[in-house]
Amino acid sequence: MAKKASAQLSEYLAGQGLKSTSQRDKILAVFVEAGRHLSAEELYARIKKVHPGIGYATVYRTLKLLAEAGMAEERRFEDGFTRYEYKTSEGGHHDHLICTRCRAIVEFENERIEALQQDVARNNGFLVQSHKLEIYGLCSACQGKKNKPA
Amino acid sequence: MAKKASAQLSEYLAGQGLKSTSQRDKILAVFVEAGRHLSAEELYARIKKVHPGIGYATVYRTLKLLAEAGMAEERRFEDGFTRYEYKTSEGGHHDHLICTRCRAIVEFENERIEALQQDVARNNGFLVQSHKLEIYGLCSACQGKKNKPA
DNA sequence: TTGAAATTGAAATCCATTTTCAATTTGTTG
DNA sequence: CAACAAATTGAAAATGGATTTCAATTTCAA
Ligand SMILES: [Mn+2]
Ligand SMILES: [Mn+2]
Ligand SMILES: [Zn+2]
Ligand SMILES: [Zn+2]
Repeated sequence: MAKKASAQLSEYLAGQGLKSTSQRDKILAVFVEAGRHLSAEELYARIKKVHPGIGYATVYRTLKLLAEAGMAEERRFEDGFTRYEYKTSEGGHHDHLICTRCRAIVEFENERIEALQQDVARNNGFLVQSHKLEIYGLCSACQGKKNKPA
Repeated sequence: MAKKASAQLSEYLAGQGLKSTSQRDKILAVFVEAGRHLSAEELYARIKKVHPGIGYATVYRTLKLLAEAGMAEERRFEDGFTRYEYKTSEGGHHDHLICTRCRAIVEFENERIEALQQDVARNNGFLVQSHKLEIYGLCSACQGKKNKPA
């Protein structure tokens, strides 16, 4: 899978007249490995453990590049950080449930909601390009716990 | 209506041991008058035409204060600015359709979508606190027009 | 092998928003 | 009304995530 990802990136780069670099390969590998919804900051922390030479700016740049290449999706939740998630060719669209206490993120798909959104848009003369649905609340683990102490 | 708003603010301030000031009154009046979804920047521009003495920071501070008082709602769309909308006692919850070309914002309510969100949350053990649904696309006016030129 | 073009890391810069701080204003107390 | 502690203000400085600059390095087509 990481094999495939790096091949996909190389292909994109070649097609755009851009260059393959070891930094890009390494960042992509760590990113794919790390799991979803990472901020640049978080990814950088992981990167530098394995590849201390790689710079901060390069992590930012590569994440944007991956988004342009269609290999990552940019997400801005309400915590002030831009997060990225790796996008496989299959793994389709989904929305998010976010715990306001422990920050847990649960993904979901609901075709009925999607359909109703289309209806709403059509009724207002809009042509849908994208949408964002985030449900904030308390996950089951957090519902029982005391208030503030994270 | 603006009468009522300023009374509501005074009441909130008194209750919190905070002070009524002419700046707060004036900012509120312009805010209520101006319409929905204003950024601090936009509101400041309007304010200074009428009340040149009022400072930038005070506009920011007052907007946050109004949000705390429950008289304004903070919205973060995808344009990098925090926007505020005046919240009347009746005017209930709604979501937004946003034109990616002309930035027009249309409000809508859809109880079926709301209900389905509750279902999704329940199925995942979440207790809903709030949510955010934004549909991005082209408004009818913008669908016919050429690509980029805003 | 060569060299133009792309990329890199570090530091500087951007930019919306927040904070600092001294001066002013408010509202309460006597 | 006077006095004063506490809150507020405007201007400027600071913050913080993200982007840009720039000289040095690397890539890759010729
Ligand atoms: Mn996700
Ligand atoms: Mn609205
Ligand atoms: Zn939780
Ligand atoms: Zn439009």
